[in-house]
Amino acid sequence: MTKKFIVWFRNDLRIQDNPALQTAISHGEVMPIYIYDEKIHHHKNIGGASKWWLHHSLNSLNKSLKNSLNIYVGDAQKILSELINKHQIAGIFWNRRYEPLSVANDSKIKKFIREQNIMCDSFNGSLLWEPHDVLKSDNTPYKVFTHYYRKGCLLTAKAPRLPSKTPENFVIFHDKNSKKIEELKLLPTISWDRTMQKTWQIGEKFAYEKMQNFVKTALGDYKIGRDFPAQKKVSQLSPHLHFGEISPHQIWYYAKQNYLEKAGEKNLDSFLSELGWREFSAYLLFHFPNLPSDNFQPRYNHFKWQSNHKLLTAWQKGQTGLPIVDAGMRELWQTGYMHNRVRMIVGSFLVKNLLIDWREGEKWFWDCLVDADLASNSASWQWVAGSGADAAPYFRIFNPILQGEKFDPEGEYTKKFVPELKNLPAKYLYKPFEAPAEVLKSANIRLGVDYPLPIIDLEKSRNLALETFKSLPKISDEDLLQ
DNA sequence: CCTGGAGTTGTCCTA
DNA sequence: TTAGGACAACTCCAG
Repeated sequence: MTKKFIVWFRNDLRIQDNPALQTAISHGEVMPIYIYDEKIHHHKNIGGASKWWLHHSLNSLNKSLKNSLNIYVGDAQKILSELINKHQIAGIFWNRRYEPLSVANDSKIKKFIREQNIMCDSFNGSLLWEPHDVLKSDNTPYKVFTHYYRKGCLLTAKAPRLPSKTPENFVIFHDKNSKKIEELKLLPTISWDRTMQKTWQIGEKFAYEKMQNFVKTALGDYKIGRDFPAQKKVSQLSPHLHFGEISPHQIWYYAKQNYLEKAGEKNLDSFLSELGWREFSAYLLFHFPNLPSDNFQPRYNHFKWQSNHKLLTAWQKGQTGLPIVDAGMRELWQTGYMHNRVRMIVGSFLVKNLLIDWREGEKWFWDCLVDADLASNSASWQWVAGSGADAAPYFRIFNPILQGEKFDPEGEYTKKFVPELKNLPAKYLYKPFEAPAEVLKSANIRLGVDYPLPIIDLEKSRNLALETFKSLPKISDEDLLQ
């Protein structure tokens, strides 16, 4: 009788380039499982948009596994322990996670399993460089991206492993007592997901095709083009990467091998360094576990954030009266995604114009984004706020009018999500409040009725932010106490 | 231990 | 019209 080996799927919902699966196949019969545990998942419940994605991603994986993905709900250690006894499991394999609580939980489980003389091994499935492998010569972690990436990763560390071969046919064990994906109740009860449905094709196969298509049609103009939200020049691979429908290794080598060099190396390098930023975020969270909750730079603990519910709601719903901001927030709400350039604009607006705590932004994104990722989300919000590692300086405050004019000059992106402004000429698109009455009239816009007046005075709020940031103590009390 | 160069994505003012 | 400097100074990191 062949022995059974569990592959515990987590954020690696794919068959290709999956080291844990590959290992199980080489040992014997494969029992693929997914355990849904709301309590410990990613340190907090996953957001609504992520649940929606997870549902479809699990369905896709299940299909690749001949409808034999075994689903369980509850505490992982308890479930694994029951499965070991019930099905005479000879070994358990998984690909590693890097969030601090997941690391702790996984090592506890690994120890527990090995104590019963069951084989248990973990692998690297989701990072090009594992956080514990990249350190400065004094064995402490990097805090500046360029040094981390250029020196730590590219120069000093080993090159990322090559993607593994696609597994051949293998024997799968299905537990008839496992649950159905539907029983996880990940889909919304009211159907807010119609636009999302139209926007995304979920699963390993589509992720791979999207990557191929991106490299072919967009990578050659990535460095400049990625800043224009109306152009399809970003990869949009982030949700696929988060759930592990594709590995960064696959992307890294595919892009390098298939990039046509007519525009020089700069487009390729620019794209690869975005993968580098994903790595850097995971790295920071690994070494600084409080990143999601605490300011990376403690002097920001003295910042007096405004708690204004009305302003926060206007921002969340895309009703700020600043068209590029509203377009971004509505894109997020409708599609579960927002273009990177616009993420910076809305982030800067929340933190530096509304003076609202970056954690509020982090929370909202967490719930709305299909690519919500603990590391990337908290690292990026801290970056925008200026409180993070290697962050934007406090005086870098995006002007939503200029940003709109510069990066969406025709208004194609903005008008798609703010259709009430579709007849407004480009000259006033990003400042309808400055448009003459007759212009507004012929565009069919009554300000304050069809589209809101700005919820804040840009210049005044900018100056207030500059003063507030300037007044932060140079060295925090916490530092002095240490 | 000391030194010096450098640090994702901007805006505004001035000459 | 456009280009360059100020915005602040600090910390990080390599040599």
